[in-house]
Amino acid sequence: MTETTDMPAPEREGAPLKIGDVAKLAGTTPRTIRYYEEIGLLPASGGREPGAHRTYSQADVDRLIEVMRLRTLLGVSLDGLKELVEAEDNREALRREWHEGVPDPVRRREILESLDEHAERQLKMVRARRDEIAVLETELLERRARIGRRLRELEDEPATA
Amino acid sequence: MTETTDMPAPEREGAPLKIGDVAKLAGTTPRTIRYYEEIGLLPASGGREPGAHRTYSQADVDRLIEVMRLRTLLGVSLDGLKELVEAEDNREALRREWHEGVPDPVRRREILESLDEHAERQLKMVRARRDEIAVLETELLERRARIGRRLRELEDEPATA
DNA sequence: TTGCTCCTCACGTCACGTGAGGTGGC
DNA sequence: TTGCTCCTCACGTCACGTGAGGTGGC
Repeated sequence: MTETTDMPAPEREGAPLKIGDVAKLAGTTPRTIRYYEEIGLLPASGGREPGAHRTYSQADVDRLIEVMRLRTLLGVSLDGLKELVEAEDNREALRREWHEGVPDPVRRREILESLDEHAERQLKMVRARRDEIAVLETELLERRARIGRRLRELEDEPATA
Repeated sequence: MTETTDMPAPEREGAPLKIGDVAKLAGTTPRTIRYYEEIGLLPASGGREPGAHRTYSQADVDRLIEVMRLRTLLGVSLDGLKELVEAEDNREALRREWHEGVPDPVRRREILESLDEHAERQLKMVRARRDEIAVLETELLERRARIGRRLRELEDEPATA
């Protein structure tokens, strides 16, 4: 009864994923993934024969999830997302360069500062949203407080005048 | 130099607003307002001759702003918005009934409890969003903290080995 | 009278949804 | 071989944008 190794390939580590797997993991549809590829938001999985199946890695899934999360939480358009994706590409390139080991300390500092600016930009957008949400929450809480006071006033009224 | 009474009518209190005024006040376009009316999201300004101008009140503007805010901040579809709008209609009816003065204390309590439930439902949605945003913010803060540590490590390294 | 905004079609667009008809890998 | 998912058109839809051509109130 213990799960052995004969599970569908994509569930194992490192195996290439098909578009349906990616869609399920990212909570979207194959059509959306194809559309994102069509408009250049996602890279066309390289060197694909016409008609052949698209293949993806777990890293592709992570990127897609991240991009979709930014989209829904920050409410940006797909045009805006393209910029975010370019920034993410740039970020990954910097991270890769960093992990390959850069000897020059000047360059090391440059990489870190670029990464920091990227995080700061995203943080600003997130905080703007956070503040808008907070205002709405405060309004709703005040509304409930007023209603609560009214209810308590009712309690204190004589049952019938 | 003091502003007198000869300003455009809509700027004064209580004057009926035209669709362009409403659009400007709500930060949207006339087309959107017409579309919302078309699909029943906004009421057709009552008893309008075919071809005549639509007129709106400040209350209409407030409602539109509220609805659009919920839409963008909670990311609901227009179908979802219809439900929200119905709930808002219900809420306004209850508030009107309340302010007209209901003598029956049982009914008074019912009204307050309905209003409270309405606010609670909206609060739940708002908090779900708030939490998602908060997770994203935390991730970005941690990312910046890691980068900051790396930068400080760089400071402590010998300038050249 | 001149501008401006308004009106109603109606076609365009963005971000996908949804079959139609066919091929390809466990 | 049978299913299942995959593929590519291609048309449909939702939420508006954008003229086209015309009427109406300060």
